[in-house]
Formats: sequence, structure tokens, C-alpha cells
Amino acid sequence: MNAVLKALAHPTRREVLAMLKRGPLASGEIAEAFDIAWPTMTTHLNTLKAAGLVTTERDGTSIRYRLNASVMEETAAALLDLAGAGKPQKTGKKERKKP
Amino acid sequence: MNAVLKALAHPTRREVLAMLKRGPLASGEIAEAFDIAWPTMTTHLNTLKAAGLVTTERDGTSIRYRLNASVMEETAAALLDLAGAGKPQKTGKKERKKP
DNA sequence: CTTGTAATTAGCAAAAGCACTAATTAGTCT
DNA sequence: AGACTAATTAGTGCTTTTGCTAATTACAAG
Repeated sequence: MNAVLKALAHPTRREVLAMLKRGPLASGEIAEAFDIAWPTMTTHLNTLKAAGLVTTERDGTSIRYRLNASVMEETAAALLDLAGAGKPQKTGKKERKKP
Repeated sequence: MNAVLKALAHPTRREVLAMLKRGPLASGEIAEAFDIAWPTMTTHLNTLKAAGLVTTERDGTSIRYRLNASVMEETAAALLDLAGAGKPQKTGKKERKKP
């Protein structure tokens, strides 16, 4: 969760996520959309990936980055909990996965 | 929004917010609950205040810090939006498949 | 195998963030 | 007013983050 919030704490990375909302993109397509060097974007993408906010898959010559919405949804839920909002919190219990 | 996410990107500050969820506290009470020097906590509290996550009010000899839940709720909503969930954005697109 | 395209890793410098001690302000209470 | 308490500001060192250029890997195609 710390990694996720740290990843979200940079405007460029949030913009990348907003781009990926429309669909998966290749690293180069993302880098071209910004005014920064390609290796710098690789660093940002690595941060997002380490946080679990995006996943990657090879597609021929390029690598596609895909948004992982569930991680962000969980984080939003955690924030709502931190705000003391409506839902009664689960006292730290994580969602149970299918056994 | 950037300031809010940056403020949330530190464990100590999130713990402070969790404490304040139970009710407003004085700066000293907060600082004592952690293993850091008082001035360091003042810096963290200033960060939270600059982000709008807390408000302050004088109460006799001490200063009370109070959680501002609405800012965090708005941030959570923004994250959900970034995840593509909840309210539709201006595109109004909902889970559309690629043609 | 060699060339070309896509993307990452290495290595470095500038900027920002965090925590500390010492000094200072703000307000209360005799 | 003067002393005492609560909290913040100043100034400093250290670590992390960010962004760059140059070099390198990974894969596809001729």
C-alpha cells in the first residue's frame, strides 16, 4: 500500500494511468506522449509495475502496459476507511481469495 | 490533489490520520505516540495541513488537530475515477470492447 | 549472421524529503 | 510582569527520488 501511494504521488505517473484507462499501450507510445526521455519513462513504469498498478505482456516487438484497476480500487477503499467513511471497516482483514 | 497524495505517501502521516479518526488530538499527544522527535512531527503535521487533510484550532494551552474527512473522500473518489470505476468520465464509455 | 527497432539497465548530478538539535515564538497561569 | 508549558521555526546532514546520456539487452526480419 505504501508503494501504491508513493507511485501515485507523481503527476506523470497518474497521467500514465489515465492514459492506460482507455486501453493497454506500448512503452514507446506512452513515452512519446510526454516531454521526457524514454529511460525516464521506463523508471516511472517500473515504479507503477512494482506497485502492482500495471501489468506487462510482450506483444511481438513491443511490450504492452495494462492498467490493473483492482489495486487502485483497493487503495481507494483503504482511503475511505481512513476517512472513517460509511463502511464499517474489516479490522485489517484482507479479502479472502477463492480457496 | 498532488499535495494530498504526497502527504499520504508516508506511513507516519497515515498513522496520524488513523489516530485522528477517533477524534481530535493535540500536537504533543500525537508526537508522544511515535518514536520521533517533536519537531519532526510538526513537519509532518504541516504537510497534512497544507494538503488540507487536517485542520487546527487552539484549545487553551494546546493546539488541536482535527481530521478533515472530506478531502480524503474526494481523493478516494478521484482514485476510483482513475481506475475507471464508478462515475463515468466525459467519454461516458463503459467497458467497451475494442472493435 | 547482421541489421534494425523496442525497451531496459548503468552511472551520474540535481532536487526533494526526512529527521535531528538548538533557538524562538505563542499563550497560560500565578 | 515573570516563569512555565506547548508548539513551531532555523539550520544541518543524510537518504531517496528524479531525470539525463550512453551503453546494453531482446527480439524480428532479411
